[in-house]
Amino acid sequence: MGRRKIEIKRIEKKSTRQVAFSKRRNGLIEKARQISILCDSSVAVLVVSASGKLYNSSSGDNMTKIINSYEIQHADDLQALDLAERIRNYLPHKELLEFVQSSLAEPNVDNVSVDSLTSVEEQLETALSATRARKTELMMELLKTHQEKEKLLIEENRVLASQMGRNTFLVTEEDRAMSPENNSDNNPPETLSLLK
Amino acid sequence: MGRRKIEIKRIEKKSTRQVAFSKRRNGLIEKARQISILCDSSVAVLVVSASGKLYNSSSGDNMTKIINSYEIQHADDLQALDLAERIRNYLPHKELLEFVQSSLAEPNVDNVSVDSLTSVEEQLETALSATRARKTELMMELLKTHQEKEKLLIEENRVLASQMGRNTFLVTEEDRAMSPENNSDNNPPETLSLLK
DNA sequence: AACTATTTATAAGA
DNA sequence: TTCTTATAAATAGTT
Repeated sequence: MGRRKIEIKRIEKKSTRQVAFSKRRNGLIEKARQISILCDSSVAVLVVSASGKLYNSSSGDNMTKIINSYEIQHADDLQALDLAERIRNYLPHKELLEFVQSSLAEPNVDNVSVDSLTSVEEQLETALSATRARKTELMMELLKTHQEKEKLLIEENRVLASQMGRNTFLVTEEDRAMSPENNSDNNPPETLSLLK
Repeated sequence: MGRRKIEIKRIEKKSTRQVAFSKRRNGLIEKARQISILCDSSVAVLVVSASGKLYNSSSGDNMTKIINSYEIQHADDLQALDLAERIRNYLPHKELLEFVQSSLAEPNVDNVSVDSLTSVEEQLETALSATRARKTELMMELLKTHQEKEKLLIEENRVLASQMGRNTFLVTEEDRAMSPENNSDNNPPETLSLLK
């Protein structure tokens, strides 16, 4: 829908690609808004640029709810990530499981209620596990992000400190004599030591 | 873009609305595919119909990764919103719990196995909750530590930067002329900007 | 950021 | 649903 037809393949020229990205991103989000209004539905659009910048929109309902819908429908995928092992590691109560099994093995137990309860119990466990696994995953990622931020900050500090050292070296003896007073009201050495 | 122009508001006639939903949903997903290829990016589209059915597509990367990008960028929101509530929203299995309760309430169910199963189920749940709670506690603590460290580092950076500014002010004009080159190999501005 | 020649999406109808 | 087609809307290339 432009001056000429284009093939659907990576646009090589960077400036052209960026313009197309911006135009089409807006177009996509507008289309999402329209369908959500016209058809009484909820739509989420997430776009991650090549450089990692995230653009998102949600219409009809908030992003969290829409993403939750997705995660609910895909709870099985979360389990697939070797849930069995996680449960094994996680459960400190192997005895409980054994007790469940022996209870179920009891010969005189033979009615629908027990069967359905068993199935419910399994489902409950699965649901709990999936939720737990997902939560852990999120928190781990959060931690990772914080750790990376920290690394950057520490490196940044190092750089600033070394630059300060270099600059101090260039000032006169009088200036150097004054510097302790300058430091007194915002003591970086103490802060640094806290970070060990 | 049809035989006539339509207003962007809920389509009242159900059949028309459904046809539009289907067509526009396909259109939206196709647009998402195109932008991801053309502009070398990742796009996720989630559509939830009024009746709760979910349609989704991801291009350029898998859904989980794209959703993770979103959740990482909104990590702070997640924390603030009391994780507990998120989990409550997430759990699609409230019905299961209800089913358990109604099953148990059934009058003609009256044998030891069911009772013991009930007790086991409760114990399982309790054990899971306790472990989960403890784990969450630990991770929250870890996060808090990281956040505090970060705060200190940021303050530290601020102090160092302002001191550098002051010291730079004391050096000669020639030194000042050199400083851009000094920065070039360890660019703090970029690092700082990452921290927003 | 605009403009506009074209292409593409789609509303209505079958 | 699916196809057809007239028309609206999106957008590629240009300024």
